[in-house]
Amino acid sequence: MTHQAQSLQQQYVELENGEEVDVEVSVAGRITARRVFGKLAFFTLQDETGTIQLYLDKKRITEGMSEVENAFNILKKQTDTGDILGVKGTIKRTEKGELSVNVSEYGILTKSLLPLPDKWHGLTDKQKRYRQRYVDLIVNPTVRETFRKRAKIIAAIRRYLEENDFLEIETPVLQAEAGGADARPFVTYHNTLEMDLYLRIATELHLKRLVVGGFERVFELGRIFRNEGVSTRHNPEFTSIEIYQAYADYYDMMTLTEEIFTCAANEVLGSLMLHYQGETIDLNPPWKRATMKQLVKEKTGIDFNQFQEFSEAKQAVEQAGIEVSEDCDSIGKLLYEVFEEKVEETLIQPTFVLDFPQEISPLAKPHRSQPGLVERFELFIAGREMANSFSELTDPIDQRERLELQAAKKAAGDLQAHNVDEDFLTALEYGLPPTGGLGIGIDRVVMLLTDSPSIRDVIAFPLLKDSAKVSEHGEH
RNA sequence: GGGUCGCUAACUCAAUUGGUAGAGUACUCGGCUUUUAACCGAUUAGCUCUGGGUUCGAGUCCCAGGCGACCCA
Repeated sequence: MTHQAQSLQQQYVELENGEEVDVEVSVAGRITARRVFGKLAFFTLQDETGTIQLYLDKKRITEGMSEVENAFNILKKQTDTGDILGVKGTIKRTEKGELSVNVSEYGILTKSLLPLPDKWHGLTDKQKRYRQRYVDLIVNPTVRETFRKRAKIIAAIRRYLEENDFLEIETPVLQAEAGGADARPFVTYHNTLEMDLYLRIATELHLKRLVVGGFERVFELGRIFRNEGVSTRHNPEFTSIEIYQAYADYYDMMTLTEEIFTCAANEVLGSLMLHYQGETIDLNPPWKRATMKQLVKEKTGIDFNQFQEFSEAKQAVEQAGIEVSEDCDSIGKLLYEVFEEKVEETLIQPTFVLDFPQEISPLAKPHRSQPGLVERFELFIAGREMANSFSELTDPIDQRERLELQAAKKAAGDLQAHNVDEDFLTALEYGLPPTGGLGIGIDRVVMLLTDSPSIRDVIAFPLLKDSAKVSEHGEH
C-alpha cells in the first residue's frame, strides 16, 4: 500500500476534470458504496484518513489481471459494501470531478459477511451505536473524529506537563483501602493473598506519598472506578488526571488549569472560542474567580457571612424556597447545597469557584484567612464541574482528626465517607511540603471540546447493562 | 429511586376501530461504460424485546418484566 485517501486527495487537488496521471498507486480500505454498471463500476473506498473513489473499467481490469478470467465480473459479483479491498491503479479525476483510482488490479482482502447499515440514514439507534461501536465507527465519521480528538487532547496535556518538568508515575489500581475521594469503590478479591481489594476511586493519596518522597512535580493520567450510577455525565470507569506540585498553592493551580485547558483547546480546535450544545464559551484566560459565598449571594441573595448558627442559616434558605436535605447539619454543608442547587448550572463561562467549607473537604488545607473554609476551588464550564483543586493539607494531626471524623460517618452508614489510611498519615508525619493538587475529569474535557452531549460519546465502549445476562437471570 | 417516551426485516421506518405484518435501503438474480442516496426489473427477507392475560382474532388492548433514551431527585 503506497497511499492513503486523504494524501491522494491533497496531492491531486489541482488535477483537472477528465485528466489522468500515469503514476501507479495502491490503496486499501473498506467499500462503503457501490455504483455498478455493465462494464464500469464506481466504488467508494474508505480508509482511516478519508475516502477515495475507485474507477473500475472492465477493459482495464481485464488487461491488468489477465490471469484471472472475467476479473471484472468476479469483482461485480463477489464484492459487497463492507468488504476490505486492496487495489492498484493510476490516478484520474473523472468527468464529474471525482478524484479516483483507475484500477488495474484488485484483491478482496477481507470479506464482510454482514451488511452495513442503511447508507442514507446510517446507524442512529444509540443502544446499537454504543454496544456495537465498531459499526458506529465504520459509518459515522464524526465518531472517529471524536476519538481522534480525545487522543490528541490527552497527548497535548501529557506533553504540556512533561515540558514543565512534571513526572508521570503510575500508582496502584488495586488497593487494600480506597481513599482520596467521596465515592463507593468496586470490591474484588485476591485468591492467594485471601484478601479483599478495592479498585481505586482516586490517585490522590499515593501521589502525595510520592511528593513526600521527593518528587516535587508528579501526575498520573489514568482510569479510576466509582461504584455509582450511570448517566450522561457518569460512567463507572472514567479517566482522570491528578497533578501535584510542591511549593505551590491553589492559586498556582488555577494558572496551571488555565494553561492545560487552553493548550488542549488549541490542539484540537485551534481556538479558545468554542460551541458547546448551543452555548458559546470563551476560554481566553484569565477566567472568572469568585468565592462560593459570593456566588451564592449573587444568585439567591443569601449572605452566608451573616450566620452564626446553623438554625438561622437553615431558616433563611428555606424562606428562599430552597429545599434542605435531611442529613444537612452544618452551615458549610448548607452553603454547598445551595451552591449545587442554584449556582452550578448557571456557570457557563469558565469560573473558578473558591473557598469551600471544610466539612466537605477532608484533604484540603484550612484557608489562610477564612475560618471554617479551605483553600479549594472547583472549575465550572458549561454548568459542569471540570476540575477540583486545593492547597493540600500537610498537617498530619489535623489530617488524622478529619479522617477519623470521616470514618465515624462511615461507621454511621455514610457509604461515601473516607477511611483512615494509616500509612498515608505516616507519610504526612515524615513531612509533606506545601503542595498544590489538581484533578481534572478528562472525559468531561473531551465532551466540552468535541461538543458531545453524553459521556458515552467520548468513551469508546461505555458500560451498558448486559441485556442477555439480565434476561437469563430473569427466567430463573 | 420517580416520571415520560421508545423497542416491528441487517439498517431507517410504516401498519386505519383489534382483522392477511409492509416500504425504502442492504442482500441475491438479471440489464446497463461517467456514477456519487446511480437507475430499471425480479426474488428473498420477521420469535413485531420477553412472559402472561382479554378476545373468534393482538404489532395494536390489559398485567408483569427486560433494555434503552430523555427529564427529575
